[in-house]
Amino acid sequence: MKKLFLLDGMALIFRAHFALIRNPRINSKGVNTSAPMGFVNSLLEILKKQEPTHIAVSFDLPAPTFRHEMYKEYKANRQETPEDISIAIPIVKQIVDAFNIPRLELAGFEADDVIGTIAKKASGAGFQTYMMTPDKDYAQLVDENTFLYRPSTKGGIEVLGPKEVLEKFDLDRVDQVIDLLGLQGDAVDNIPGVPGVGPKTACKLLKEYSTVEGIIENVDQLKGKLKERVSENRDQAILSKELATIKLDVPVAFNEDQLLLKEPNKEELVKIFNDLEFKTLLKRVFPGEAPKKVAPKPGEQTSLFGGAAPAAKAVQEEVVEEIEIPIDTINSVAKNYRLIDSEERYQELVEYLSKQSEFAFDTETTSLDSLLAEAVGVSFSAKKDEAYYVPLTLDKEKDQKILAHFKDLFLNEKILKIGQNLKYDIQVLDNLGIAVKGPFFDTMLAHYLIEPDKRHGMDTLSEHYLNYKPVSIETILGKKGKKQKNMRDIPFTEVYEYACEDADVTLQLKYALESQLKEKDAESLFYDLEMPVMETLRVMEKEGVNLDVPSLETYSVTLADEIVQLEKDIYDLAGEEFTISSPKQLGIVLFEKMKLVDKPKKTKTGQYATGEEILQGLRQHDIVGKILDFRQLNKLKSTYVDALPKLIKEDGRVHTTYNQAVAATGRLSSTDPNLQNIPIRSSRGKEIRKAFVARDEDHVFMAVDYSQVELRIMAAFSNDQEMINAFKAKKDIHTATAAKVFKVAEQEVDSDMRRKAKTANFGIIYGVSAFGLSQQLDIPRSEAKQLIDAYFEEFPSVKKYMDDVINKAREDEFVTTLMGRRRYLRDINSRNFTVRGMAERNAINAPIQGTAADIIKKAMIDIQQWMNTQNLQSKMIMQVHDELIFDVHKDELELMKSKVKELMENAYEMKVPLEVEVGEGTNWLQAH
DNA sequence: TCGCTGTGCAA
DNA sequence: TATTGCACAGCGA
Repeated sequence: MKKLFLLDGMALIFRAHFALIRNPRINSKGVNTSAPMGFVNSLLEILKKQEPTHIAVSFDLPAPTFRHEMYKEYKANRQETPEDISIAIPIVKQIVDAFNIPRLELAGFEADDVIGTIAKKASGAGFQTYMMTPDKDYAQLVDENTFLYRPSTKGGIEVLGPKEVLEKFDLDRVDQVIDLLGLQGDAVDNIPGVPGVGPKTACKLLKEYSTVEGIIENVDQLKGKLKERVSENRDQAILSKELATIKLDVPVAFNEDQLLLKEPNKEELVKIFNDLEFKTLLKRVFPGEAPKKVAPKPGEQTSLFGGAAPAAKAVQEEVVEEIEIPIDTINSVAKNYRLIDSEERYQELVEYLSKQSEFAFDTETTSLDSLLAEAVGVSFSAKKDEAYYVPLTLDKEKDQKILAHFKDLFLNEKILKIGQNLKYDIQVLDNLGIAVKGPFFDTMLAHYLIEPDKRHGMDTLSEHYLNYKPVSIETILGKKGKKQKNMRDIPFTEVYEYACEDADVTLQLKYALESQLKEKDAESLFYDLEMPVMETLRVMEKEGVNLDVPSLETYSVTLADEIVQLEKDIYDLAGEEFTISSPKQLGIVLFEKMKLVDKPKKTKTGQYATGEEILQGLRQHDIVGKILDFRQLNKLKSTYVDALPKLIKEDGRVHTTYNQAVAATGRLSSTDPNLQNIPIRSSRGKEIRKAFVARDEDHVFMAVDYSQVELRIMAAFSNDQEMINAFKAKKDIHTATAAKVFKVAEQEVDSDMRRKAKTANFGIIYGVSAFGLSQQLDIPRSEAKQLIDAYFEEFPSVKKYMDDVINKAREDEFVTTLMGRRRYLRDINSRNFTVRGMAERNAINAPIQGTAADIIKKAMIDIQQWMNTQNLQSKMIMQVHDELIFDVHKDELELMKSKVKELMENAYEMKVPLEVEVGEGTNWLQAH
């Protein structure tokens, strides 16, 4: 006879803890071991007296379940889990693992759902199943092959079959247990039931009407208060019944072999029992095993879990085939997530990981800012469903000691390090003195190449590629806001499963994404461009840039004075005071009160449009000029002059963050602060550039920018000989263009012609229309059309290239850059004119903008590599799309100027030469 | 406090 | 009805 025991882990832990609450077991380290002790005792008793052939333990996961979705108050009155229990849970899990007993865990469901589902399947497969739990709700699951094995409060055991259940609850059928629970409710789970109806009344009603539904149908036959209560709470009764119903179709596979009772891992158990100081227990279970430290056996295993893992894997695969898994559920069975928190375990883990060709890792930290972040722990995974968490202490010295074990591992260039947003984790480890070395695989950046304009968050990727919704960070830290907890305040017992899961998921994502990279021919782009540039960016961010704060402070005062004066003038002219920077209020003042125009333009939300373009057309009114001035000054003051100094870190420098996975074209973006939109055009804006200065008197600012890189790329792509020749002859490209489209000699091109040609050149790159160009140049549409026609006539290859790109995009639904970066344009065949138009412009622009991005990334890698070999004091500190900025030591200036120029110009060879301009100065403005 | 809107800075 | 971004102030839920 096959005999299966299914244990409700969490319920047993709670019971064991509270059974000894007056007399808890505390070991010499001050740890309350009541729960682990009680659990182990129960387990041993079963193993000895009941002799099961199969066994498993199910645990609830912290994730909310479908019941919470049904009823948001579900378990809402639960007090916070006592800390002793939070600590006990991972310990008990370790014990279960050491016994080689599979753990059944499924996010979105509770242990009773998992146990119920397995029990029903086992019943059909000829098992005798015992569900061990103090929870009486399980009574609903009992049948001729399934029993409730219930440790009673008195210390004895109660075994309930169908007969016993009916007797105990005074019911006619077992399934009425659910109706009973639905009627009387459950204070513990905050299930309401019908107020005023207890077990007695419930039984009476069920005897008469069989089910909750039956009672509701016949509510008219009831009398007095009872009638009132039932009819008032009928919805609540139905809901309560639903909540009390244990789900029997959760997506877990029933795999007999996996549940087979196995020999425990004696070594591991001895170690754990020693840790917990279970001396008597140790003697009882392993007589002759003195309480001493046990050294791990070297070699042989490929996994820290020996043979247990393959079984788990088999189950996993079977799950996928057998059951359609809801996207919001986890299909995990018997995950092995372990705490690594002793000297021996560090060594054991390092030894194991050192033998792998790759591993995923993830750091848990106290801040989203990688330069300020302190690590609270590191998780690792080298195999699906297996992960390890190394908690740290936030004491830098101690943590460096702990991590010293892992240093060689992170430096080993034969092992691929996998992570999600690796730049961050590498920096966090760098803060602790560990300079992680490649090769790298960043799952976020891999997906960026696969689907550049989708989102690349780990949760999204997991749901899409693994059909699995990871536990959200909010589950641990709470919702964002003032009350959100910091990682530093969370005990590692609550973090480690989340952390392990992240490493596990990241590893699994790598498996999914690497084949996608291959399929999309993006492997070289990934390994040779994005991964190396990631490291370059990290170093640039860490380096930061020096700001002249006193000059900004002085300027802030100047601006403030001017702003106050402008405010006064504006209020005078308007005849009232209002908030000038509120477009809504400003619109009302200008267009309702002052009636500056008859038919003011409105925005899509019905407000008056007061943007720069609109106001420029109304400059004849005195107030408008003042408002434009006010806007400019306010903008500069709030966005730059006052904001930049606030972002200075302890080292006196500002450190931007480059985001490598935001711009769909392949460009970088920059935040906190955005260093890619520092003003330069207006004279007031130039003052801000002046505040970006070299690090000290021994250094100078050097700015090197590609000249007309996007136009050169278009010339090369279209193979337009006229344009290529113009570039080869080092002509001013806009003047050359003007000469052609206006059909005059180059010497006769005036500034207006050049301006129009320049705008046309930019427009071409963006996929311009006659309308757009007419707007941009403020000329009639007809003239804009003529300009475009002339352009295409003079540069027929450009026209042909644009048509070809769009046609190719219609076939492929994607476009490609020089280095193989794709952008998908699934709207390119849309019947919607507007939507399709957008896709067509992207088809023109993305390869050009993206190729420029590819080229400068390549240049950055080459430059960084060269600078490393030269051991230079100079640093590359910023990138602004087509420009690189360096803090150059004066001794190295000539070398840097010539070599950087050379490396940038030769980053990639095209039919058109690349040219760069080099500038130097004490500040960024001068360097141009 | 969050998210949206309008605005404006850069390549 | 021109490409790609980020950040600000105001404002309402």
